[in-house]
Formats: sequence, structure tokens, C-alpha cells
Amino acid sequence: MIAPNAYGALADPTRREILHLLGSEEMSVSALAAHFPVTRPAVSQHLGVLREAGLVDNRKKGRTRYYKTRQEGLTELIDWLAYFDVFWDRKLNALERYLDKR
Amino acid sequence: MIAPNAYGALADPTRREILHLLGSEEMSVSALAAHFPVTRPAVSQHLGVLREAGLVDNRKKGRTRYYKTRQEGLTELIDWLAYFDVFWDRKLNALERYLDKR
DNA sequence: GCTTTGCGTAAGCAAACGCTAACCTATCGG
DNA sequence: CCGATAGGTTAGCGTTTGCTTACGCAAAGC
Repeated sequence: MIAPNAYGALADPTRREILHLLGSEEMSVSALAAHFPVTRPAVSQHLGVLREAGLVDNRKKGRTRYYKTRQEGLTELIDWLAYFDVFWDRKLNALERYLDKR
Repeated sequence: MIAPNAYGALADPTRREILHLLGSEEMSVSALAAHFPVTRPAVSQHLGVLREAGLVDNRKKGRTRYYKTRQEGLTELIDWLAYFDVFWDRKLNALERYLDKR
């Protein structure tokens, strides 16, 4: 599945925070909505945007629907950034820090 | 200078293409506008958004204003993506290919 | 000087966005 | 069954966005 508009999905701060929350663990819509000042339908709509962008996935368990980040969707963004030279500088620096922590 | 909203700046496809054009070389506003179906003022407004986001810079030479990408601004996006595991997978793969070429 | 060129800015408008309130279906528990 | 719960959907709203047209101003060119 291709991601039509992964960039626009990141434009909203709530959606970015949702992605980070779902990055660490699977979460239900209600549990997700508890983290934000907006109503549950608003979060549901954000999840719809993220799903169409290919950035999240979900599975249904009973009446609860669990969402999680769909990491393949993020590769588009990473590939886009790879065009810029700065990518390599940051990459090597960050990689160094990353490897130091293991 | 901090970048208040680098994410939203990427939401528009015209702005993304502008960034790539400016990544390879410095360009004037008119030269930039020639690449797009929209008018020059529209491009000028896009450049204003990119400038406020810290993604482009410009210098004035006579009556011409040359824009170029401001690579430091992209670091926010890279840092954001670095939270996800897929970032490191892509990074390590790309680094491998990169090193193989030397 | 006067005209042209390069660019920014302002006004106005249609479309898209983010939100809430209200409603719907589906599932669980009694 | 029946009521409560989980979550998607819709209508309507104010706001923001992206665009054009029109204007203003500084730098060149004549």
C-alpha cells in the first residue's frame, strides 16, 4: 500500500504525538484520547488521517480497536530527507551516539 | 533560531519541491516560480512559510533575492524521525551502501 | 529624469482543516 | 433481552490555507 500524503499527516501536533505514543505500545482509541484535550471523535478522525497516510495500522479485538504505528509508512519521510546532505552529517553523528549506548 | 513549524511547511507539495530545487543550487524567486504552475506571488508566499520554518535562507544581490535550503532546519525533522526504530534500520542500510562505495 | 524588472505584501475568495455534538452500529455484561 | 461501553460517521461551525489580482517599492537600464 502506498502512502498518498504522509507529509500532511505530520502537520498536526496531535497526530505527531499519537505516532509517538503508538510507537512504544499498542493502544485503544479511548486510551489514546485520554492523552489529549480533544474529544474521542477528534482522535478517531486523526487516526483516520494517519491510517490513510499509511502511518498506522489497527486490529480489532472484541469491541476494542488497537492501533500501532506502521513503520513502513515512515520510510517515505526518511527517504525524502535523504536527499539533503545534512542527512549524512546528522546520521553519522546520531549513529555514533546510538552505538555508544549499547 | 528555532523552527516553530517545520512539519507544516512540508505539508504542501510545492514547498517540498522548492526545497529540493534549492538543495542543489541557489535560485531567485522568479527562476523558482518558472518551475511551477502557480504565480510568482504564490511562490513568494511559500518561501515565506519555509523561511519562518527555518528551512530556507536568502541573500539579496541587487534587486534579486537568492534562496537556498537552510540545512539546520531539517535537523528537527530528522531528530523527530529518530524516535522510530525504522529510522535506524534505514539508516544502517543506507550507511552500509554508502560505505561500500568507497 | 522615466521605464522596466525583481520581489514582497495586502485583500479577497474558495477549499481544506480541526473540532464538537449528535447519531449509528457492534460488542460485552447482567 | 437490556443497558452500558468502544468506536466510527455525519453535519455544521469557525479557522486556516493556498491562490489570484492588485499594489508598492527598490534596483537597473535607458
